[in-house]
Amino acid sequence: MSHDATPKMTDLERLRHSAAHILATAITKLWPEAQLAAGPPVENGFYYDIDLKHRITPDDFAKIESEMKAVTKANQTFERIVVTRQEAVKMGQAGRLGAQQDRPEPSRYKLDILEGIPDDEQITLYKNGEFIDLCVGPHVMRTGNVGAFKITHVSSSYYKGDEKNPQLQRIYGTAFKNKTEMEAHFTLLEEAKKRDHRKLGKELQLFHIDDEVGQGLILWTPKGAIIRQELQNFISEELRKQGYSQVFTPHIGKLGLYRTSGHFPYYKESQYPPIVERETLDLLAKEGCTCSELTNRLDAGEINGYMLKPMNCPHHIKIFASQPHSYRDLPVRLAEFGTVYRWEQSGELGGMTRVRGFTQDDAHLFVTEDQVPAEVKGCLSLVKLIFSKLNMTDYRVRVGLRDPDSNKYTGDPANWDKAEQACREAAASLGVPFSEEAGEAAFYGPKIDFVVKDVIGREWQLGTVQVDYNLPIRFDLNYVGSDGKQHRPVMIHRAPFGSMERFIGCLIEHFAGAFPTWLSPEQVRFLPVTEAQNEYARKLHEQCLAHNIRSVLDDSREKLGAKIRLAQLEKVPYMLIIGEKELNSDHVSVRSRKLNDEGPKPWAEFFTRLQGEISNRLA
RNA sequence: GCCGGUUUAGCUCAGUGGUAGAGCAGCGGUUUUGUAAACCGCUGGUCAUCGGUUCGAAUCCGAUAACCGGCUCCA
Repeated sequence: MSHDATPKMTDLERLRHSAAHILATAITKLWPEAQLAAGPPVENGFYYDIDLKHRITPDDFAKIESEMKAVTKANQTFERIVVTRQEAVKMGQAGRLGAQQDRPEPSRYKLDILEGIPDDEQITLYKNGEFIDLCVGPHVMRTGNVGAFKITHVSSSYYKGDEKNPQLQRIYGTAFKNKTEMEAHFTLLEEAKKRDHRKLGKELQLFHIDDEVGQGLILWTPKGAIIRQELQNFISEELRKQGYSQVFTPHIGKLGLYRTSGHFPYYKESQYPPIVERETLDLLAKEGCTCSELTNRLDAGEINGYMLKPMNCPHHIKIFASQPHSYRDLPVRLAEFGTVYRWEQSGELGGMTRVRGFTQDDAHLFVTEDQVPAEVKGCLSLVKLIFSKLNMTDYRVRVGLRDPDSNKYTGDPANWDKAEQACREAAASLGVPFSEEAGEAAFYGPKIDFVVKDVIGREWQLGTVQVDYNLPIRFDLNYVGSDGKQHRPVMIHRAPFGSMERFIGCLIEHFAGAFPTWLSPEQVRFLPVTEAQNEYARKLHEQCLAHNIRSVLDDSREKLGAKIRLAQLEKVPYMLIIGEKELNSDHVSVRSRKLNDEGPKPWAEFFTRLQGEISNRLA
């Protein structure tokens, strides 16, 4: 029995998938020897993976596009052809799949894809002009239905996403019903790029990355540091309310600690190599250890040293384990803004969202088995509270479960089942949509992640809550139960922001650099109209400083328009203009970043409003 | 790490083999100014780094680094 497996697609996806075929048609006209792999629609367009000796560069785009233009102009029909497996294989061997005609080389990727199609599924080809491709569809009726398209960029990819497979060229494009819609899309992209945290971070002097310090290592400049500090204050207040205890731990720990936790050697690839003591090195030198031996022995973990900590849990566990616990003590909640270091691949680093050193707003909860559901819920509602305080509503919740086909997970399957169920129920209790995704769990337990998109549509995991039955076993953690016997606690790892770096990177884009007053590096700026008002403005400015309001006095000799422009560009929430009239009436003219000219207000009234806005952390 | 692109003043960017440019910022002066840019002048560069081709290189070639877009990875 065979059944039609045509996937569901939106109209736009269908159009873009067809555009991918038009691209493939153009490519095979220009380079008949090209071997095609796959060409699906994606979020903002489509791509086609091809294997081709000629390196496609942006210089080729115009040529490809004009060839595509010819295809849409010819208004060819997309013809769906059902074939038997034998017929398809025969065509593949003749090089006819993903091609304009028979070729000396077989269509090797198409043949491979064919093998992956289940026996009971229909095999379909799509034909436009002379171009035939193995494809489930669906497509638009005619090539002319693709009204506007553009090749946007080219990059590399691995066949089926596996590093061991051949490297292909991935040609990206976008397509729309018509030109107007495509133009609107590009305008939107331009606008989004203005909010890029890397651009704004530089313009607003929020952070700096310096080659001489190192890739992926963030230097927080004074203005960025204020935002980070304010967020830390905010979260610390919430933690105190919710019964957390603050701890501090060092940035390094002995290699053996990570052997116990299982992070070494499991994650050694993504860690900085150990810091080895001078005496150890001297000893190795006396033994005649060569550099390559040293590397091997470091890799094998035979040489002891100190690791820059890749996570905070082992340190926190040692605090928990430093004294005996009764069930009456639990939950124990240990919180720290802990800085960790991870050796990320150089090609993956970028801005503040993917870095090599970052500070997690971390905490570890040591709880009894019974407390797991309630504590997970508590953690989730904290994350939700923090997100809503910052008006970040555009996130999705992902419940990461184990991949049934993988054996990378540690621990008892029965515990996994319980933990996964607890995560599911907790996520459901949030009252926001969530998706369950197999294979997204941590190796030690399932987790619930809060995921947001950046300005160019990439997803980043921010807040996370993870249930862990594994580390308590590895570290032999215990508490005394009401029965007087030793019991194993369960650990919950959680970080509402994820990391300060990534979170603030996303926050910069979320607010487009215009932070709410409580977070703004500069909250209010006084703009005297002439020098005659400088003294009065200074008095008010100093009153603000005395009340912990971040105020600046612009007593430069610029004209008011110039002062306003500067303050506006620097995204200061409140500009207070003081001229002759204001000076004589104890008023300030308020110009807010949001509403522009709000007119004159009595100083005392505005000051109260400002204080309220800050202390209530209004967004 | 892999593929492709990029790198010129603090910032944004011109400059396709013949003596390094503009605007903004900075500094000095003049202007006392009412809701997004007053005027004049000055300073500022080993053209990412290293090597090569050439009579001559920002420009052509090679290596390295960083950045950008993907891929892979992501505790």
